[in-house]
Amino acid sequence: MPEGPELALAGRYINEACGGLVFSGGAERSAVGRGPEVPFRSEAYRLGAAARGKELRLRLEPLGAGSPQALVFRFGMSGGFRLRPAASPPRHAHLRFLTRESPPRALCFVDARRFGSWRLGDAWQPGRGPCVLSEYQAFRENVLKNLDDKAFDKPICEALLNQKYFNGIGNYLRAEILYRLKIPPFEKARTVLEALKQQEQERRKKNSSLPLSKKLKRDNPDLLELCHTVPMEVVAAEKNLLDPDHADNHTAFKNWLQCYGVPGMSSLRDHNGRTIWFQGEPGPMAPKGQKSRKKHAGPKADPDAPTTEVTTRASKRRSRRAENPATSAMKKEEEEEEEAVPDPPRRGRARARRAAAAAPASPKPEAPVKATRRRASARKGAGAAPAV
DNA sequence: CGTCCACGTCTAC
DNA sequence: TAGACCTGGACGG
Repeated sequence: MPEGPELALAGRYINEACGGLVFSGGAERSAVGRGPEVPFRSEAYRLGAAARGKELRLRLEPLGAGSPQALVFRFGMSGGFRLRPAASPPRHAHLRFLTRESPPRALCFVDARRFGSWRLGDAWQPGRGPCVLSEYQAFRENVLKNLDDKAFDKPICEALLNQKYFNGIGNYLRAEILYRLKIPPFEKARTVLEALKQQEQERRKKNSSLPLSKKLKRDNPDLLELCHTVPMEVVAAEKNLLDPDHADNHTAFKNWLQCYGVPGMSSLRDHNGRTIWFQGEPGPMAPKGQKSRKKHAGPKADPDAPTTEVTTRASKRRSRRAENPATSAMKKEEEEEEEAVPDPPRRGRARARRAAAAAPASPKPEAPVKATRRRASARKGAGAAPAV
């Protein structure tokens, strides 16, 4: 679950779970990890982490002599850290740091899809802006001082994924943030942000003549504030357990979502092919010729008797939550498909069909399948060794 | 069994 | 503005 909050939580997890541990040896890399070998070795060292947006920096600090080493990770779609017994590491562990404990444990960078990576050194990726979580003021100023950037010519929902300005915002956060203000996702970014800037200036004037007690309360948070507070909510909601993949966190997270993937909400593909979830009007810059779909309550989540007819209208998980009283959330139903325009320019449909994918059945999922190694047998499947 | 979908970047017609 | 890069879970036949 890697957007800003998950990176922040990973950093906290590492510091809390590993802060008191002593590590030893080198960093063991899997054959297929998307990152370089780590030129570091120490009989006794500590680990410390810090997150910034969608990056996480790990520092390896020798207790005795030796130079420290820093690494900067990106999680891609599926990356994360786990502290596990070294003898039974998770599948897809691509980098491991071993503790000096008697049965040793390993802090593992785990990443099933391998879109994540790491680099040597402590430099953040140039071009990524300040973190929406940990550098709120700098983040806000960076946006408001650069509204002439063509990045803000785009719809607000697309601008929100631009890590030069919104480092840490990802696909679920953009939906949740826009939903809180009911901003149409395809409203032009600059329009939204100029208005916000204007309000800010008016507010400043007034505030200067107000008692301090009135200044402090932000009762109508603007979009940029929500870019900070909404991800902070996720950090708070998932703070439980020192185990990133325990079920409670997942449940808390699903419960927390108000819009992203929630039954009754609408969705569209944006101009980059990413799904944006929203409620209400899509806004003026919405892609043409696309049907905005509404999510029905899924067949799962329906613990009814086998015989019953469907009727599973009501949204499941968000059963309670007295949200959106005003708007007619989901009224008649039936009017699902909700088209927008005919669709003569019916192109772009293609969802990238995997053509390649040689190796119909590679014996070792983790092995560098590389060349056209076709085997007609060897059904590997699960249970494989983690291949580190 | 198969198809579609996924919390993110990258680079190449 | 399409793919490419990957694995795996959900769901359908």
